[in-house]
Amino acid sequence: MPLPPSRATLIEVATLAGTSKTSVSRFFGPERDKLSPALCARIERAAHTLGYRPNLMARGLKGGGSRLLGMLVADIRNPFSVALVHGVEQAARAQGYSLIVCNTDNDPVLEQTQLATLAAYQVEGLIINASGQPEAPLQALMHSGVPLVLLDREVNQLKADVIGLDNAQAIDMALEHLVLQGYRSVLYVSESPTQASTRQARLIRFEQQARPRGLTSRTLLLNSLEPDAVLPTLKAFAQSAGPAAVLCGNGNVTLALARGFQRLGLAMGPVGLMGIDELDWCALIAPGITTLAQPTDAIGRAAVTCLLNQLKSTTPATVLHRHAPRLCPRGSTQLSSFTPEESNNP
Amino acid sequence: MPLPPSRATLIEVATLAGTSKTSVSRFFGPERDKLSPALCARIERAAHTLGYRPNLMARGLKGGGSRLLGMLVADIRNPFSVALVHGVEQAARAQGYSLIVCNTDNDPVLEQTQLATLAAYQVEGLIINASGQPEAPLQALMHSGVPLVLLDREVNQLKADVIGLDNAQAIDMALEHLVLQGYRSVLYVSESPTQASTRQARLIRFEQQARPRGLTSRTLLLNSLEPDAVLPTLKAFAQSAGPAAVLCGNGNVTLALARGFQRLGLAMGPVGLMGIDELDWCALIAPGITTLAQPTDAIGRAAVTCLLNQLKSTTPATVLHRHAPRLCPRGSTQLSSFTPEESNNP
DNA sequence: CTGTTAGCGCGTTCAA
DNA sequence: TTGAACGCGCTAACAG
Repeated sequence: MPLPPSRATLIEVATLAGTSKTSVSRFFGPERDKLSPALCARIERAAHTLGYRPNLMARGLKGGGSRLLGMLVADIRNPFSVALVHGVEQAARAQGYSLIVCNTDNDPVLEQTQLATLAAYQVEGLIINASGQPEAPLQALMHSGVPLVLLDREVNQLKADVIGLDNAQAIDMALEHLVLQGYRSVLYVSESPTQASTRQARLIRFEQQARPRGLTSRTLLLNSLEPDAVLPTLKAFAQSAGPAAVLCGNGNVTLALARGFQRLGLAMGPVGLMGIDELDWCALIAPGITTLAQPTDAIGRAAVTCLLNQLKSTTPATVLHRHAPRLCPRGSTQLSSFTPEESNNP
Repeated sequence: MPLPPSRATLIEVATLAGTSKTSVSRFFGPERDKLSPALCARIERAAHTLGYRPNLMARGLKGGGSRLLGMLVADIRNPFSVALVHGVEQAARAQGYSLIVCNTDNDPVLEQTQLATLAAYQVEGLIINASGQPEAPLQALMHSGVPLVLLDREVNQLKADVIGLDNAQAIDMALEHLVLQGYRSVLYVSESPTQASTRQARLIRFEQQARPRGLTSRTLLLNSLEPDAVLPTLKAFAQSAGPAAVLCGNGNVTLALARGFQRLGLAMGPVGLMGIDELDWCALIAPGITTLAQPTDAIGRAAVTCLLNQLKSTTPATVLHRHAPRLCPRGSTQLSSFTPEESNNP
């Protein structure tokens, strides 16, 4: 009988150990050292044979806190989001917190519901990767004392910490790389930037920085990731004069454009292709797709650290809010059609 | 002030509405119709202005149930697992349940911890995608009355419902496809099947069915997905006589082998490549990789249905345990190097 | 060091 | 139809 879970209660353990609830409670709390070794041993044994584990719901009810963190994710099927969840979950567990993850499938309505659910479970803190602009509910939550951190995307008017990629730096790195590789004109492709602050930030930076670096720039905003949405512009762009490259605002866009290249029979490299977000298959396609990898684990960890700082509100140990990407150069941004020995990049 | 969450209590609402806790409780429970319209209106308004939402932790404490389902995932960074989570979460939400997801990173030790955590939060049911063989803890959980469903992978000796792919059918479909395409010898590549029942089931079926279908068969078991682990065998196999194809036991293996093909400069098609699990990029690589897609949403939905049946234990509405895959034929299993007009397959 | 008492926010008797 | 009283499992005062 290895681990008969939870269903035993504090009282049962207490009676079996011939003591009171309080001592048992102390045994499982931070005051274990205030108990005599003898008592400890008795409780230890009783709890073990009963397979007792504290009921965290009941604990949360009093003052102990639920030890629960809530996380809202805009699109759980996006590998980038999953990587964030993974990082957050690891960091939370390391601090003794559990995570309840709610997906919103990029639906602002569902987002409101999920937020309410999270609040109803008395989470001690919230990590928000917003779909829409749930400013009001979040404002209310903050006002009612729930610590809160924004992940990857900001929310209008909401004064809260935002943890994520340094978008300006990412665009700068991309442009610098493309210039260095000899490209003279760049098409920036992004999903509709109205909902997501990250997309806006990248787009704006691109528009600011492309010309100063001597690049001819052009922009394509996508409402759909269907191949057909990309084809006409891509086709025209590929025929433009001079060495030209496409820069993709995120992983989804990179996927859509890789499809576009395939449909049009375009060779990567002669027409450059580069994307923000690193994906499993980027090293696999033809000469390899150059990417900017986000440090997702670090971002997730930073979010948790930041949140817990707010909770303990002591040591304002500053955490890094803007994280630098890592360049993974591959064949898709090499103008010369000379195929390199090794196009992988770990 | 749109949604000041949760922090208001039943009592505050009651006093503001000039009534008692009980009535408010009823208003939010299934007995709302036993209240006079007048009272309903008053409570409605009071609750609204206070932004009251029932505290689900407290509710779970009594008899009401926590409305929480727990889910254990072996590897949250695997797109297949994520798809399952997505399906489960949708179905759970549709039934008014929330989901707390714990990742185990394929670590049996961490798995035990996470299981204990889930139990401690008084989840009403458990959906388990096992990493190891946590037979004892699960047995104990079942014994203590927690409904439980196994997802994708079985656990030794544990008598519980298992929901997932029909592995035998999947292997059969794959072999049939390969035979039809003219391949005469097949190499089956799998990760180490010791921990995961699914891998065993597929492997065994392959070994049983390959010869009867007139195929020369060979097997490669991987302890690592590094390219080097694949290369020697793959190289030798590619030089074997007659039309030969590689069959990959899951998405990770498909990725590893696609890398292997690339490293060796092997053309897909002339040497066949096929995999279980559909991934974003399978249609993108060279002539397209043929796959067997798992109906992840249906599987997730079935798991929740099955679990909820156990909870209500009324209507033993049977759910489908073994789900059929869907074949996505592409160029990687076409012997003739003739490139098809369209190698995509939705 | 240890036990007693009093709630946490809620659902559920049971009377009224 | 409504309300008062009790208890869920636990922690936090406050005594002994």
